[in-house]
Amino acid sequence: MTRAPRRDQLRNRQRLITAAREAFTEQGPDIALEEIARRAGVGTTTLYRHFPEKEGLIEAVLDDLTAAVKDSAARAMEGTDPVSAFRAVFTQSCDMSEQETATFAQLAGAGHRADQHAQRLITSVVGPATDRLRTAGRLRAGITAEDIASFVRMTLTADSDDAREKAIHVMLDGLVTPEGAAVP
Amino acid sequence: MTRAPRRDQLRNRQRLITAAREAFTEQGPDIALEEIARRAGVGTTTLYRHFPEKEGLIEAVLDDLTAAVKDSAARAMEGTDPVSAFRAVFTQSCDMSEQETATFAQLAGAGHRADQHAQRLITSVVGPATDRLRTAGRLRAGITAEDIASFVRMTLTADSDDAREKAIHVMLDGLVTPEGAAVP
DNA sequence: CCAAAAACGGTAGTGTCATCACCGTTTTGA
DNA sequence: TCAAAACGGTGATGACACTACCGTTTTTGG
Repeated sequence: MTRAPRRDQLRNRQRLITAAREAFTEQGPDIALEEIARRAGVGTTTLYRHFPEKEGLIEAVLDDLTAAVKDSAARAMEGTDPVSAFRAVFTQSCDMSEQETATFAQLAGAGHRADQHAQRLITSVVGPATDRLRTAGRLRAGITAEDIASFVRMTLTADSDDAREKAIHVMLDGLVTPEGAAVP
Repeated sequence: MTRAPRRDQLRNRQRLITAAREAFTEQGPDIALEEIARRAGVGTTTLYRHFPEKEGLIEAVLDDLTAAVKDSAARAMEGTDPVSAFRAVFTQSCDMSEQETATFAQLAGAGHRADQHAQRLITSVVGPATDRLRTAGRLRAGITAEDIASFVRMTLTADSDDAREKAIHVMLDGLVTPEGAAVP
């Protein structure tokens, strides 16, 4: 029988994630953990108790950044045809708010573990829409949900919003096959 | 009137770049500079004399990695139609040998300066083929050489060769317009 | 309300790394 | 040959991630 987690623990964890998210956004992933603890108003010891490795904190921030997109993706799935749903989910996944995109890309590139974690997160976001598009016979042959996730992550590394926008259009055009095409 | 650069200087510089390239490939960009100097058979002081900042060494390795691709791209431009030339250059740029790709991607993500440098390098590789494709009226509207470079760099961050391969095909399909299409 | 459990937070320390500062020694171009 | 230019070893500095203690505060279950 394990006790319920203490409130201050939960509160501090959330404060740390929020502070880290802001800190990463402003200064990039190389910001010192001590600074993050200060911003969160907790001691460094507490930070390390919650996240024994920096990578863990990065993953938590990645989760946090993804949560909003995940919700809007789920909403975009309701009551629309597979093609529109897919286009919406794909676009929204690539187009988190400007700063979030940069933060996500920076963090996703900050170590193998974070990288794979980001991949899993995005896959969970775009997976359903992708499967539905495939079932409808409108997905380009040989493309998996993991591929789509990989594509989304690629667009996040674009060096400008402009380039990302264009990449999204190019990829969408290549991914959604015209109605009535052959399905292997 | 400046003297000609000394031979040992040039030799050591090349040794450092080669050693760094190998070291980065094996261990990633976080490898210690001392280790790179050891591999190159020079003192750390010499390393710092040539590259006062690690970022500078990374840029030099990036140059080194790009050189080969640049040559083969130039060769691919000769005596072919614009469409084939573009496809070849684009594919080759994305498809440096497996390890090189990983190294390039890692280094390109290792700091703003290196990032921008990589962008410039790739632009110089794909620029001519892109311009030629546009002149032939077969490039998707609104796409610049910088966009293409950005796309290439995106594909380098794919998490698998498989995903990269697919991304290349998807993008090529979206970038090269069918013969006789309208050109804005 | 009241302990015991669980968290907290400050301080000091370790190991790694980039980068600098000297400085005597070797190499090289003119 | 010889001075300029490079070299390379050594020690120092400052960040930073991460650890180890340990006394103090908060919280929870009874």
